[in-house]
Amino acid sequence: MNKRTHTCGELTSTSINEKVSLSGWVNAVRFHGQVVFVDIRDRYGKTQIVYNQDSFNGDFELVKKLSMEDVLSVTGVVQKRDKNAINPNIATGEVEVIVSDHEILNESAPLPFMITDRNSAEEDLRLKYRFLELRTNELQNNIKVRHRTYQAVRTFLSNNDFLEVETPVLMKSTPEGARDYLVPSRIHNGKFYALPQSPQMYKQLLMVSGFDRYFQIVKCFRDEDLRADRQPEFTQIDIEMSFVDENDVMAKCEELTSTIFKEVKNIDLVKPFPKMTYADAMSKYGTDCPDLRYDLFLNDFKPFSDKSDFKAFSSAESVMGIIVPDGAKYSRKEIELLTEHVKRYKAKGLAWMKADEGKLNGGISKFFDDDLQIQIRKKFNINDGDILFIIGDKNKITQLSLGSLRIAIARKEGFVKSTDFKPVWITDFPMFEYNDEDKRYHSLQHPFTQPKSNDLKKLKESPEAIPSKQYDLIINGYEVAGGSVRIHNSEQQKIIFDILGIDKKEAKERFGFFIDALKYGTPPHGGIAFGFDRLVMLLAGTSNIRDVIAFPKTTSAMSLMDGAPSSVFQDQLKDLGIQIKK
RNA sequence: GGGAUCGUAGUUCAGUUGGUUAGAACGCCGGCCUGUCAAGCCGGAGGUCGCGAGUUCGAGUCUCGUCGGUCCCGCCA
Repeated sequence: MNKRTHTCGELTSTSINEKVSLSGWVNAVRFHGQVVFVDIRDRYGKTQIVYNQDSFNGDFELVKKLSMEDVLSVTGVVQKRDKNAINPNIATGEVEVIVSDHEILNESAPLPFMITDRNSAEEDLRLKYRFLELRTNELQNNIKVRHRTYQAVRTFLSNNDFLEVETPVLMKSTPEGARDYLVPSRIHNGKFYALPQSPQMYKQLLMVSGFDRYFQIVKCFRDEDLRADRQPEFTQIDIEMSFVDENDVMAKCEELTSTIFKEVKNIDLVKPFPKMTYADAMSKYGTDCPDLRYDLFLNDFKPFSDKSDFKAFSSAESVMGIIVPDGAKYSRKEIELLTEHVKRYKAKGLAWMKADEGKLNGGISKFFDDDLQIQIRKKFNINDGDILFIIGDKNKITQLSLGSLRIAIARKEGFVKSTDFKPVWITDFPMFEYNDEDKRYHSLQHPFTQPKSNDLKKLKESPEAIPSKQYDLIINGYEVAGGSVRIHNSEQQKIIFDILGIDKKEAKERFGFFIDALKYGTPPHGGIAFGFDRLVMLLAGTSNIRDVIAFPKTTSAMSLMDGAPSSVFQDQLKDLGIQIKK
């Protein structure tokens, strides 16, 4: 094999007449009898190489057998292309290499799909041959973006005195929160490790140990169902800081996020990032992950529906509406589709009225008299040609369904510019949320989050009313990071477990070592975790998390390439003391 | 756990109210061709219609089940 002198993206007219060697994959072959053009590709680019029967020293008959994705090593002389033969689409398009000698390092079997076109096969096939799909331009670029993001993160944090520390992957199961992936112990039959949902307790313990500023780019595991932006194993940028309050952490993370966007995409994010309370996000956007790229808001419609003759809304806990500019053009069928959309969120229906000639027409407009219509139009600044969508239900359903409708309409109307990035901090989350199913309170983030109030009595009496020191970073509607100031007092920590309905014995068994550690001089501390894959998704301009992970899993958590998960040998199970129930 | 949707040559797809031998393009194989860059022209091979039942004289087409992909709800401290 001739060692390459250049990569396939490197040669320009400055190398003319030089003898060079290139190695790479056959990206395309064009046969013309006595002359054969081959595009040879590696991760740096493509170069046209030319086999001419007169100047090629090898067996020309074998050249005719070249096919897609064969691996070649070629040696030849760089030649300037004729003016009319220049290819402006590739960086090396002004030159070509006239091959004198070559070696076929490896022939490729016929391909299951075309490397030049990622859309030439369905996703299941591409996942089975992921190693081939990773050769496509798009995925090569995404992996490079991911790499640059790692480097930007490590450089920034290291320059800011953060220490990178690894934490265990085999840890104790703490069944608060997501379902754990469990690993059976061979040495202790019947006992299990859990894979970390996040290194939460470890990083807090590192603060107790005095490391002051910690970070880790770390794999986390949650055995829950998947989504387009969710994988069962995913990567976090895990961060923790001592002697800080919420604003310190948020400020540092703004710097980090801005640095990443600048380094990776050369985009300047507007600083400081705006802040919004959880309550405002829910009432204005119907979600705690608002996409700020378009102005389409939820409005309180209850005062108007109460004055109308439309009885379906009179008993609704909340009635809200959104106004879509130029939405009056929507056909019955389009409205029907949007109705289907909101029904997924348990909304009973989607009421509407169209604005025309100073009035409101169609839908439920007949229940609103002229005077009321004028008030509505004035209050919400409705113009002719707009449509008003209204939902009345329990507050949570109204917000959730209209919040989702907002997104659906923005997509439909193309309100979103893909080059726009709008970060926002969401703050003042409630500490707890009551769960009707298991009749107890759940932490909105995790049970180590500090309440904003020190009023323990109030905390016990009305847990829902107390906000926490949690903060989430949302960019374009994606939750990119979430964190909080932690409890650093073991007594307060016990009270929180108590409110969560974890009894003392159970708390001691599950979290005893941790509560104990808080007694030995714990500095006030707080931190955050970035969803690294989602961040890279945004940077790479895709809405599919599989596009930024080298070897992802399907929505049923399988790896189609290697066939995981799979059965294991009886002996392996025996070692672990495990019997499979049929 | 639930809903929607998809599964037909190697690949992407078409396939009418259930009816003769399941088609096209790209790819693959063979041939021609000295300036292409989505090369072109000629010829050829290639099918368990995801799998399994059922209805029917007859199923790619209808029904049920099952496996797999995608998107969503629940879930994701």
